[in-house]
Amino acid sequence: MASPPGWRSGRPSPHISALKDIALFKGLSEDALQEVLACGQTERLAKGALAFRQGAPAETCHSLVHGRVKIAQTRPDGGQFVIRFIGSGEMFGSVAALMGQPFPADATAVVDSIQFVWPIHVMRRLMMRHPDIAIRATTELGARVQELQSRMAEMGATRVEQRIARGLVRLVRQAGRRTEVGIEIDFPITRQDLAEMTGATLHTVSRTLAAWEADGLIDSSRRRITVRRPHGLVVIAEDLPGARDD
Amino acid sequence: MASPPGWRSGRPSPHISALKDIALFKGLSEDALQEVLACGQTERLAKGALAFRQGAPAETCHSLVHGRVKIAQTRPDGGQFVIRFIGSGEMFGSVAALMGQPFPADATAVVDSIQFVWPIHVMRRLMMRHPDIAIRATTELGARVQELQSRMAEMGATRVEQRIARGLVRLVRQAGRRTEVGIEIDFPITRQDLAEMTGATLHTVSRTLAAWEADGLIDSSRRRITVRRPHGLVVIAEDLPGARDD
DNA sequence: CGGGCAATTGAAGTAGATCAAGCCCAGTGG
DNA sequence: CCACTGGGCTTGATCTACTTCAATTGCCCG
Repeated sequence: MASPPGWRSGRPSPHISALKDIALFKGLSEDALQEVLACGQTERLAKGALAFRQGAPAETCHSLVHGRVKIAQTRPDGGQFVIRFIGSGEMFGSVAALMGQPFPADATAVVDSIQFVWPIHVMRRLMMRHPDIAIRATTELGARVQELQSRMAEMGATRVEQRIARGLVRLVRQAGRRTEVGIEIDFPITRQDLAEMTGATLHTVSRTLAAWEADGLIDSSRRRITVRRPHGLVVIAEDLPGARDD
Repeated sequence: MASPPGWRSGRPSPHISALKDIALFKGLSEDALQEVLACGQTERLAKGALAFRQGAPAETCHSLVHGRVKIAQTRPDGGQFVIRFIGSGEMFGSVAALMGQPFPADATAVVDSIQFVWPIHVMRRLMMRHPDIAIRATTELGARVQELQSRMAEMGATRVEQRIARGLVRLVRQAGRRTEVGIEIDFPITRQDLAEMTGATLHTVSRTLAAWEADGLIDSSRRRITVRRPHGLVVIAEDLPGARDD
């Protein structure tokens, strides 16, 4: 079961600094970091490439060094559901790996990306030796649980326009980039994606965005969304009483 | 910050065996169990009583010794959302406590219950000393994350009848009790509860259950549901092609 | 420059919410 | 013991937000 370096194709790791951005490894000793680094690989992910596929056995932990990755589940009825988008420094695929279960979703690069990949057993060994990593992991996972719970509560009850607004607000927080006119989602996203995040149809999303654009709330073009008045979006998302101008 | 035994009103703990049913403590030494036991309290929860209230600071971990507890969130718009039902041996409130955040939901006993409560710092100390507890915790949380993710994927896309079916199936697995005619949910549950689990209205749930009852799929009366043909329910839940008779 | 993916937009259909009564049954207390 | 009360449940009628179906347009990349 020993996995020597080179267990997977790809160039050796560039530098330890990439690992330091991962929350889970904050405050870890140089030695331990070196251990992860030595067992893992940096890999290029061309736009559209899959880091892993739904249903495949999960034997690896992944962390995004650069780029953007979409985690999406295919439902039995064939529909897709976008679980989340991964930004740099975030880990993905680790829950399944830790649980010894197959990946529950596809991970697709939406832009050219770079990921760092290492075998799960290194993670396990590390946790056994350094309790604070395991504890940090519980914190990370706890945050995920809470986020999912509140997201689920939303899903159940709110009307579609609100769900889309919330989805967009979440994207702005996670991947917003300041521009002259407002805040732009810093990666290409289709209306289809937005629909699959919120459980709406492509058509409804298109109409909704069009309406918001007419109101001057957002700018959008093919695969590009810029929020001009974030607060106005929040007003819709939270169903606040306020009038629809900032 | 030290919390001596007796930090909370209630009788002292009855026996160590109650703790052994908790997954998190499986395989823990007698000493460690004794430590938790010494710092905690067993408490009665009369039907309708709250174990904790949404928004209150979470300084305690809870585990249900006996009974049934409903975890429900009140949304800003006033609506309620039922996150889950707790059965005996399950922990609740621990994620918030571990994260140092307020409880995200109310915990209400739906029948007369007994809970075991202990301060969060004991949990923290235990994790620091026994990495395998922390690791077990990551496994528990990982399972929660996966369950929530798939539940969320459902919420987004399926039609209401399917969501209700899935909710019921989940309840059957978790709280089903064999009877002559089928499997009964072993605690009183209202249509309102079911509606708040699935994001439907009371009315739709009522109509749906009535239809299922007419089909001989279930029996129901006030606060009581018995599933006669679980498989038929699964067929609806998964939208399988099969005809609607077992 | 043309093929295909992304987006728009109209029209029609429908699942489920909402509104509105009324009923049934389990306690409660006189 | 019986009337009363109120929570849980049912059931009909209407309304509408969203989906579905069906074209059509426009943009970008090869």
